[in-house]
Order: sequence, then C-alpha cells, then structure tokens
Amino acid sequence: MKRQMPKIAESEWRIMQVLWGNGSQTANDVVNALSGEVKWKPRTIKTLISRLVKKGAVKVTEEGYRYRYSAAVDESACVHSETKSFVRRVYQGAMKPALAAFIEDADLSDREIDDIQQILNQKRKG
Amino acid sequence: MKRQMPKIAESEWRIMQVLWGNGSQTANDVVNALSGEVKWKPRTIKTLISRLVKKGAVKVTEEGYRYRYSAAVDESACVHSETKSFVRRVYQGAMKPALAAFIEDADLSDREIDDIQQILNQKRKG
DNA sequence: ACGAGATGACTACAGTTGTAATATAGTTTA
DNA sequence: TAAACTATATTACAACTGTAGTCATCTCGT
Repeated sequence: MKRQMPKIAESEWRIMQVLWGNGSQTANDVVNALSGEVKWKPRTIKTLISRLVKKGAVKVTEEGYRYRYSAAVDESACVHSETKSFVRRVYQGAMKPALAAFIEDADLSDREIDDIQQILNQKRKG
Repeated sequence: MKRQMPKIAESEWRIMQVLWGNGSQTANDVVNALSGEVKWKPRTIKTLISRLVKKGAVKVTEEGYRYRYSAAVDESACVHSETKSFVRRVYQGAMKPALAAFIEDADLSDREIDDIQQILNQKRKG
C-alpha cells in the first residue's frame, strides 16, 4: 500500500545520499563522509540526522551506547517521487517538455548522447 | 550581471505560471485564472502575489486605484535555475544519470520519443 | 454625499528549514 | 573513582511557507 515518502529537504538530501551510498553508519561516519563537501558543523549534521529519523526516512539501531543510522526509505523511490514533484511544479506535469528543456540545457558528450538514444529506443512501444 | 533569481516556493510557481502565461493582470484576474485549479481562498492568492512582489519576482503597475501585476523575472531563466538546483540536489549535479532516470520514468509515446531523439541529434558535436 | 463593496495593507500562526549551542548521560582513561 | 571525552537529547531562533483573517481605504452607485 505504498507508503507516502517523507518529504526530504534540500540539506537532508546530502545526508540521505551518504546513507544510501555507504549503508549503516554512526553519526560520525556521516560527518566524516561529508567533511570537505559541506561547510556544516558536526552539530548541524547531527540535527539533520535526527530530523530524518523523526520523519521516518532514517532508522536507528542501537549498538552499545551509540547509534547506527541507515536509510529507511528506498533511494530510487525518493528520487522518483522528487522528480515527479519537480516536473509537476515546474512543468505542470508535462514530461516531454521537461525532457526537452533538460536536454537543451545539458552539456552532453556524444558518448552520453549515444547512451540516451539507446535508452530511448528501448522505450519505444511500436 | 545576471541577477540572482529570487527563490520561488512551490505554491508561488502556480502564480508565476499564470503571470507568465497571460501577461499583466489584476489580482482578481489571477484568482480567476486559478479558480478550479487550486483550492486556495482569494486571500491566499493575494498573499502569495504580495510575497512575490516583495521577492522581486513580480512587478506592480498602478492603474487607477488598483494594481496590475506582471512577472519581473524571465520564465525560462527560472525554469533553468530551478532545474539546475533540482539536478544538483537529487542527482548531485550529474545531468546524464538524471536524464536517464527521467526517461525511464516517463511514459512517452513513440512520437514523443522521436521528437526527443531529434533534439538529441542536434546536440551532437562530432 | 453616504453607504456598499472592492482592494490593498497589516497581522496571524503553526510547521519546516538552516544552522547551530547547551545540557545531560554514558564511557574510557589515568 | 574522578576527570575527560563523546554521543545523544533538548533547546534556540530567525526566515520561509501554507493558509488565511481583519483593518483601512478608495470608488462607484444612488
């Protein structure tokens, strides 16, 4: 029965990506993974993790006296739902114009264009 | 020198789309344009317009004792910037995977696929 | 010229987000 | 076992959002 994805805020995405990428981790692991990439204080990262836990996007396992965190929601489901909401907001739900604009914007190598053409061909129904 | 786009919130997009689509309008025109599409009270729409004015996304012209509103920022610039921020957030800036996922997700007719292939071909550099 | 109605200005209020600081409690070390 | 360290919990606080309500003002019809 398709749980409603919790809404993940901009900065929270960074946390989720670390958790999706590296599996179960301590808060410190997350801090380390993000060090250099973001300018947040460790405290801030802890706060973001807590919020994600409260939202149900991250789950906690106790390990001795500390916790390990891991994603509780599926990455591709989140990406999917965020994409849908983006297309709805910005393109009023029209996928094709969205794609077209995307492609206009993108700086793609010929190789990448080949790949995409490939994918498109597989989508043909006729 | 490329003004920074004001950040347009979810509900504000609806307003902007009306303004982009129909040119300069009174608050009531906007309310009418949206009636049926959204469940907001007229007051809410007025508030959203005011906020957009304050943000600099909408400009006001006095017309007798009432105002006319029109978009102060360019539609494609906004779409572009929102798209960039979406790809950064959700795909860490990688356009190609974003496109691929988009296409996987999209339900496109063969006709639409043709169009997209067309656009892709024009992007080739080699 | 006055009241009814339209419009814009100001105010409201809770939930979310960005960005942390402080307090508390458990752990390891000297 | 007391001090030092660490991890989690609680608290902070302003800006932004969603969603309006109320107050003041301007205009138009009678």
